[in-house]
Amino acid sequence: MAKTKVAVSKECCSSLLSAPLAETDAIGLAHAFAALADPVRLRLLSLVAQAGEVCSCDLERPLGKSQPTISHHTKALADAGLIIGEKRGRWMWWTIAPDRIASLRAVLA
Amino acid sequence: MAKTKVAVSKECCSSLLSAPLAETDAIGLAHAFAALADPVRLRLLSLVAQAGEVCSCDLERPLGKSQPTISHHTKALADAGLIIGEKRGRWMWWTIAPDRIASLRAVLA
DNA sequence: GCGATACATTGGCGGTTGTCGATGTACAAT
DNA sequence: ATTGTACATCGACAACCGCCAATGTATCGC
Repeated sequence: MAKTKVAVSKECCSSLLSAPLAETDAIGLAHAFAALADPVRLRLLSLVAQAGEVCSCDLERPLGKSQPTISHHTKALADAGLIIGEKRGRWMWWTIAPDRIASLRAVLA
Repeated sequence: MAKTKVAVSKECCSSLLSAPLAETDAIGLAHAFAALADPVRLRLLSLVAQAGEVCSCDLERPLGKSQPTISHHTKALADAGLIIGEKRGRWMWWTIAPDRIASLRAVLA
């Protein structure tokens, strides 16, 4: 606990390469990139982006992982602000967070 | 071992969001993002980018880490292809690999 | 109510990672 | 040759991560 929400804070600095990076910002950015540092989460992100909107039950099959593992990865991506979840009935629907991804992309500018 | 060079292979797919991601590519990309998933390495990358060229000895002080730890992180970034090292005399000089960083940025497009 | 479904959480297991002290290697100056 | 410097490697430790079985929680249909 007490760690899951750190990465969601707004990234202050537009680019790594054009300005010195403060320790605090580095920690937040590291958490965000850590969310991308797993092949299952990258493919999950790709699947969600392709479909526009996907429920968790439709992720187990193509990713070849158990239901708790899928839940673990969706939570990691959601905590990092990369996907957004909305519960409708029994299903959890996931969409990508394009502005968040764009801000990460800007860091590599 | 036998893992350090995996991430250096050329990334095939331009964007995560516009095409389905194959497992093999996901593994390579995950390694690359893992190199960015550490606050010390992000600040190290920022320092190298700012200075254009830095030797390892000038990294210990601003990063506040021991010499073996700096060496560990420079190796991680170099293995991921994000920085390039050149030994001149006793010093190891580091520069960023802009095209490699650009290819990572393109994945988030 | 009851059972079934979709998802979250817990607990535990191996594997990985960040860190530093100690040690090794390469180079340069004297 | 000897000494000092810059960096790499090794060994060990604590912390973290991905994974799954088991269990818990919420929702729907009957």
